[in-house]
Amino acid sequence: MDKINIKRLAEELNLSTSTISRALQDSYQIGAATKQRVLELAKKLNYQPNPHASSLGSSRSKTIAVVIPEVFDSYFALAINGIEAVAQAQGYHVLIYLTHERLQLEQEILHAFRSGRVDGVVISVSAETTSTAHIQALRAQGVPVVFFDRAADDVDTARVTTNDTESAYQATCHLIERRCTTLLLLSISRHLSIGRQRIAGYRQALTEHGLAFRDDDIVDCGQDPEANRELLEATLRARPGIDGIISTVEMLTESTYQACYALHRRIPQDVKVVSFYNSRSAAILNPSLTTISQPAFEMGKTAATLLLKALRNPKSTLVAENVVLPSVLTIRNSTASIG
Amino acid sequence: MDKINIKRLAEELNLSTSTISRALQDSYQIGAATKQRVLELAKKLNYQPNPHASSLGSSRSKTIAVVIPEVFDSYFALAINGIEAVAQAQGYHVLIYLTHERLQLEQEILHAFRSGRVDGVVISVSAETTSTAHIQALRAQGVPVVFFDRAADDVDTARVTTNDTESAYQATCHLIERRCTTLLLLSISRHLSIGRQRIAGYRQALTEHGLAFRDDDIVDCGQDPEANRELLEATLRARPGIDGIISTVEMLTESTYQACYALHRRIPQDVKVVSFYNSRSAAILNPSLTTISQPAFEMGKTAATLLLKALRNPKSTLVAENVVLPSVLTIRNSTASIG
DNA sequence: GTGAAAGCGCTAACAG
DNA sequence: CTGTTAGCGCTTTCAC
Repeated sequence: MDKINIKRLAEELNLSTSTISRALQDSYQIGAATKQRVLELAKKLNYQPNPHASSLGSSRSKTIAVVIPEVFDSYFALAINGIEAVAQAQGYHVLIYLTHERLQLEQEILHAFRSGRVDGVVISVSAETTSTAHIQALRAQGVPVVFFDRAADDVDTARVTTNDTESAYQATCHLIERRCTTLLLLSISRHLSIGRQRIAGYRQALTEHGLAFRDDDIVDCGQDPEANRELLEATLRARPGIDGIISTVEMLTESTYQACYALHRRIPQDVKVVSFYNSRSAAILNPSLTTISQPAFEMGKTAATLLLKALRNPKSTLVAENVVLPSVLTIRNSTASIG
Repeated sequence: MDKINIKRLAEELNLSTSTISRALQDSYQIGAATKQRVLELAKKLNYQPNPHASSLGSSRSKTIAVVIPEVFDSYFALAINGIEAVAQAQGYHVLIYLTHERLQLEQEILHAFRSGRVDGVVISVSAETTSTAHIQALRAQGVPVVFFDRAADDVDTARVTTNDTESAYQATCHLIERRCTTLLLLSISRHLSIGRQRIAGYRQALTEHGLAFRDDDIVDCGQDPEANRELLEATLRARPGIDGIISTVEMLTESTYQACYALHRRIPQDVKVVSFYNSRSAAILNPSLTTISQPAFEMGKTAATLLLKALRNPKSTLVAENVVLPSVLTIRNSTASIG
């Protein structure tokens, strides 16, 4: 029992390899009867086409890449599910790359994609990504790119985001309505579009309500939960007047709660907290957390769908198009009114 | 500026393509000077090797597959990080496949691997996986497989697990010490090795403490959080005597808490809860959760390391070998003594 | 409707 | 140390 390949099938059926190839691809040029025979034999012999050979021949890999900063956050975990779902349904394979929030790694990864390893890329850029030459270059090589969640403004391609400005605005308004007057915004990327938008929404809400926007109300957090907790503790200690916190990243929730616990700042009595948060655990936190939850799964699904559609029509340009899926503000106890 | 490939480099340098190929692979056969020239030109021309061609030629794809049930759980998210970290470091690529806990999908996915798409597989089997012919068959084709977390007993290959029996035993003992007498164990896979082990540990603890093991103290949960919550509510309502719950899956924690909330069963006063749980949010739950946390990242890392090592030595057999990394029981308020 | 044949770009004996 | 020469298995014009 030697290797069974297209040639073997051809011999067995007294057909040429090209006919087999076409039959397997369900080409219209092949007679139904022939197709039938080919498919049957293939099934019987347990034929598995060699993907590398077919990628080489066709210059299409049937593979897409997902480039994300991390998978700790439940946002990205959920998004992967969405992406994988549509890819699997359409016969595509999914390669995962983590940038660990580092621009250099992101550049290297995308640079390697110039080789044709993948047909397209779905990406959420790293917190460090300011320059976008690496993304532009990839697109220039004909590799379509779709952003999801964290997009780079200066790249004209499809992006799937949520209504970041508006959500941050709503969250801020909500806190203000609950009588907060000194609001901290926790950010991990001031320069990223998404970070700026959330800041913008926050700022707009403050302004509309006659509150001052202070630059040092924006806290620049990093990747390390411990360090972030310390930073927050220090900030809260230094500024006892703070009575509201908006966390723009799921990961910062734990540090925020821990900092409040440590300083005996009661949530929501002393400080109210709202966070961008996608895990189901929001409802069982202490206290239950008021969240802005993003449609993570849907966003992944949509991004992959856009990409695969572009891959189907070689001419489809995948131009600047922004699909905005709404996030949902769910009010829970972390922002409850006092009495 | 046409396509730059190995042939182009060869012409440019007046060398043969094989020399270029070897130089790029840093073969010992090539003179340092030549290597230098090749690498320089490659860099200058921005040469990117075609991975499909090289996979085809060498029958090695430099790609491994990660097959997991889902990515909702933070366990798998963390494990992916570990796997990706070592793969990236060693120049491997990572394909992700989700089985959605379905055996059939798992079979199809593994079946497709017979094509040589991947050099090896790291897998955590689905909850439905009873028969393992698909895994055996893949191994028979020479594709090494490493299990992590959820292994199939009857496949003789490397596996990376945690001390499931012992952890469940510890958790159960802990509850018994805190004066629980009627303990529920929430499971999602009674027949999976991992499920059985956790049950065994639970059972052993009960027995050693003179408590009866009742088969209907094992609650078989499914994938849907809502349904699980209802099931738990029904169970708790039907059996008011229950004073301890051991959840063997992170995902079940929320349902457990919600069920207790709904029935006004106070945790830990009325019911104590301990869960296998890997997210940092354990400490900020209401009440904070006593957890058994698995070294998820390390487990992923170890599994990938074993696999890649096997890929390096073609002869290395990757025999039945069980690397057991210990889980940690962290006691928090969900199992606090009353008074 | 089917076949012949020329690659796709790289690897890997085998020579020397 | 470098070159020659077959492929790897499939796709895809171009013929018939």
